[in-house]
Amino acid sequence: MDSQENSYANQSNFELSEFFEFDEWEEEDPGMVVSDYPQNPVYAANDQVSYAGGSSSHHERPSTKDPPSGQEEKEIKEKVAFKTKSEVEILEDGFKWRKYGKKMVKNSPNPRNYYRCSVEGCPVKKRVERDREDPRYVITTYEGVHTHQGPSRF
DNA sequence: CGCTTTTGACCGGCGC
DNA sequence: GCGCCGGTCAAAAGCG
Repeated sequence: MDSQENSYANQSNFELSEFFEFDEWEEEDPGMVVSDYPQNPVYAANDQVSYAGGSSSHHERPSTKDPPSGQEEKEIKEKVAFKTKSEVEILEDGFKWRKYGKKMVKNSPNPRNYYRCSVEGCPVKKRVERDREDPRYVITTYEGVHTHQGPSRF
C-alpha cells in the first residue's frame, strides 16, 4: 500500500557528502543568545566540502535539457548537510537568513523550513529540518556559497 | 518605517 | 495522462 513511503531512500538524491555529527555541542539551551559565535564548523566545511552530488558524478539531472545554445556556465551548487544536536533549529551561523517557506514532508512528521540569505546577490539557500527519528537533532543543509563577505565576522 | 515572518497557492518535474 | 512531491513565490501581518 505505499508507493513511496516504503522507499525511505527514495530521496537518495540527498547525498550527504559530509555527514557531521556534532553531539558535543554541549547542552546549549534555546536561550543561547551569545553575541560571540563559536568557530562554527559550517565555515570550515563550507570551505572544504565544496561539491554536491559530484562524488558519483554520473547521475546528475536526467533532464538533459541542455540549452539549445551555449550552456556551460553551470555553477555547481554546493550542498552541505549538517546534523547538529540542538533544540533550536535557528543555528546562528553569523549570516542573516530570511525564511521564505515552510513545507511538510511526508517522510517527516515535522515541517521543513526554507531559508535564504537576506543579502542580495547571495544565491545561498539554507534548508532546516528536524530529524525524523531524533527530534533532538537538527539537519541543516546549506546550498551555494556566500558571495558577499562575511556578515560581521567580528 | 523597514524588515521579517506566516500561510496559501502555484508550478515544474518525475513516476507509473 | 494523471498524480504526487518538492520547491518557490506572493501577499499580508506583526514587530522592533
